[in-house]
Amino acid sequence: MPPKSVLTPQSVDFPQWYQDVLNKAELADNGPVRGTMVIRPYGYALWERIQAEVDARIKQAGGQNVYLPLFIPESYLRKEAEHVKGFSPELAVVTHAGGKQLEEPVVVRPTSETLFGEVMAKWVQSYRDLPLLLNQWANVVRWELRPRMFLRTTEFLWQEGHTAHATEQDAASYALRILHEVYRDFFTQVLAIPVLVGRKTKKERFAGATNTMTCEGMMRDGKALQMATSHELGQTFAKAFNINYTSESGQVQIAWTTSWGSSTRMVGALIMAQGDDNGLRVPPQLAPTQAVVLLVRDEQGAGEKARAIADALAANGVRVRLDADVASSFGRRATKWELQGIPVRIEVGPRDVAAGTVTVARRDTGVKMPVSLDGAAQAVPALLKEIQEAMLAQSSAWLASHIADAATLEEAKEAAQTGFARLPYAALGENGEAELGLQALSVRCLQREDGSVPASESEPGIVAIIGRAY
RNA sequence: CGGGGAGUGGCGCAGCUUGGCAGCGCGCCUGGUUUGGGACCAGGAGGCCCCGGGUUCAAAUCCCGGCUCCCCGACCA
Repeated sequence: MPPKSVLTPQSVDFPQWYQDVLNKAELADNGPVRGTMVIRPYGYALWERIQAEVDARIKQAGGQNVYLPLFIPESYLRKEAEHVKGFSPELAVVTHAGGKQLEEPVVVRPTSETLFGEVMAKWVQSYRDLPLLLNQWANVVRWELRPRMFLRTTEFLWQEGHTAHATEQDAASYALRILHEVYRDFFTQVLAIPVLVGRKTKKERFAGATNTMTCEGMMRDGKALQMATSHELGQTFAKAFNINYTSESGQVQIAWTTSWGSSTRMVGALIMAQGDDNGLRVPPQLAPTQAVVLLVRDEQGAGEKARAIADALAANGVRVRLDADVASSFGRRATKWELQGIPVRIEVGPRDVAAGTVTVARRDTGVKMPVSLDGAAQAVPALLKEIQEAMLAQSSAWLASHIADAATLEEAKEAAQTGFARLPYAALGENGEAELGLQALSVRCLQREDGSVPASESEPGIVAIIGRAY
């Protein structure tokens, strides 16, 4: 471990620690326009890995990718009253183009329900066209009053899924399936971040939805982060855009739609849920580089050995990188890879060569150990698997130790200062949510006793998860 | 939009009170010595001091106006 930290320790100033990581791990810079962000190569590499994993799961669930335009006629947004009401304050509107004022202003998409509504109405004619399962990877713009890099930026990258179904039941079960099989699975299996799945209260619901479901993760400062959402849109958009189909019996029916999304915010979640005082910790399943072979000094054939190990690792399917830049000092390079959270570091120097070993360092625990030179390439895949499991186990234990049961609103407020409080929903009371708001607390989601997603807000015996949120 | 802070080499800052050669640390470039946890020595490059106006022999510094960014509160993935 370094003698002194390069970063502000988390315990001293968590937001500053976050800023330090962004800079030192070379993830992102501020853009010239307030709230915008320049994603640097390493930050983008993380995003590309996230995209690949999420995209594969969407395809597995039957989704097909499309691309719809950035610009939306302003009139489209007005077609759904709740929707436009919810988004109006943060719209970027183009009023001038081509050197003159536009007849009808055009909004830069804040989300694409309306455009998908228009398109689906065209594409859906018969019950045979349903379900229609679409997704797009795109940028969207929401004029944020208070931006934070990766967590809340004016422009961000995301995927938004939009589907149309013949029945309410089919729409509901698909929205739930996405929540579980795409999002929760990705968060736990790849990011090694356990999440609470649940239903949003009416107050926290997406503008225009009949039901919003969420994956809530806990960051290392005890605050909640909504990491993905899945919405049932009922027939509100279908009615507004005439997404109709002819049923098997020949009657014209209105479709039921859903939408669901996850964004570059997930990079922020990775940083804040897995990072430590030495920087980022990237789980092996996600890591663009899973192992770095670090040549200490090119003496006694260490350079050749290092290359041979890197080649052998690549042949074993490990995403590996060789750092033979001996013009830079060892400490500088070791610190760099540690800041970037590369899961495994294999140090090869003359001392190792003489002993017939290499030094293998785990980023998650910081433990270093000698491994025989010949066995190193074989041992790494198993080690990566072990690290992945250890990281999930660690974050799960941490989450569990930061959730407390509360019987009253007062108890919940107390418990939510350091983590999440579980309060019987019935004990929240009429003005409970408003009261929580005064202390910057909110109901993150509603769950059943067993942690599953309730079918409705009025289901008996459900609990409210209360916490501070980003 | 309310409250607070700041704009000076790439980054972080000092200088401003009391006007007088534009500085420091880090980074960068060259050469050398180094290298097992952010190495050292020597040399070097790099500036519209946020913008506009004013005062003055002289403005980074004083005055007036504007812009931008950051932090804290109300809305949000």
